[in-house]
Amino acid sequence: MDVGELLRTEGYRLTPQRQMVWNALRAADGHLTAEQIHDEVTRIAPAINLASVYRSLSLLAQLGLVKEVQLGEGMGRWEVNHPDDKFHLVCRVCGRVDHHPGDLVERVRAHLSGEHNFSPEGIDLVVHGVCARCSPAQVAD
Amino acid sequence: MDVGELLRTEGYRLTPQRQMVWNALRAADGHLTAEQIHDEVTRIAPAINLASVYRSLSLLAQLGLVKEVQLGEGMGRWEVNHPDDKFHLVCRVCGRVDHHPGDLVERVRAHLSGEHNFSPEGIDLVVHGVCARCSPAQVAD
DNA sequence: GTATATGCAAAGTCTTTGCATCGTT
DNA sequence: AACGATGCAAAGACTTTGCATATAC
Repeated sequence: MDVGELLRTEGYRLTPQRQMVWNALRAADGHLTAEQIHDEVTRIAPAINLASVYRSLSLLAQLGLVKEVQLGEGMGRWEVNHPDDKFHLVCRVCGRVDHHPGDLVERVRAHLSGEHNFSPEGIDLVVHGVCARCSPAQVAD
Repeated sequence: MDVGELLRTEGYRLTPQRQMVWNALRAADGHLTAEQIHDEVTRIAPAINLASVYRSLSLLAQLGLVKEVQLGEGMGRWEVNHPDDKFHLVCRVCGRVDHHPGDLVERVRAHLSGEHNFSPEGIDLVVHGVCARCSPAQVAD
């Protein structure tokens, strides 16, 4: 995927800021707050303004390249918009966020369009709980 | 459910403000922003402070009576915490939010605890799309 | 060269908090 | 009387916006 080309096709410009926000998100494989993206980018390049990070994220979202996920109270995170809907497992103990690759989201989609006359466009499934490595049964490993 | 009794059991007091926040949420059957709850309460009673609404909601949430759901960007809503997990259908067109009563959430839970060593504690499933009454196929009703 | 994007700072929105006062037990 | 809760206003966190300058094309 060439971001620059896509941007230009839509009449936008490829700036270093946009490139770096995009790169940071891809490198991290998701789950970053706007602030974390800003830190990550600034760690590499001289300086980039937080406002520009927000603007870049909005634009990339509008182009369908990234999306924001609400993992809970004050947990707005940004990630690369993978075509195959995954869902999120948020561990209450270690705070880790994992993508779950199953077909659950697909099944939800099928269930809804089939029976209920609701046309699903976006499905957000967030599960809070305790992950395997933080679960008591696993402590003795 | 007697809120007053539960509050007192836990060492808190039943104040008119708390009572009215609780009543407003029950009457609306959910999906209210803090501001909407405030408006609703103030419409009936002389005056209640927004800060008190937030404090009441936090307390009720702590007691497990209500919970906050993130329906998307800037859409934090409060609702009565029903024991049976429902999920939310948010219509992009009319903005209506419906509870979906199916067993999908239960199935997600079973799926996760069975196969994946992740102990789910809370499952938030939010579906954005177009509801039956806003769907093109239904316009000719 | 020109229109777009950035940086900076200010404003906006939503939520929380400190503190004096009020009300319940 | 004592402790907790409220109201008010100020502060906080996060995000957006106006405007002058810089830059991609």
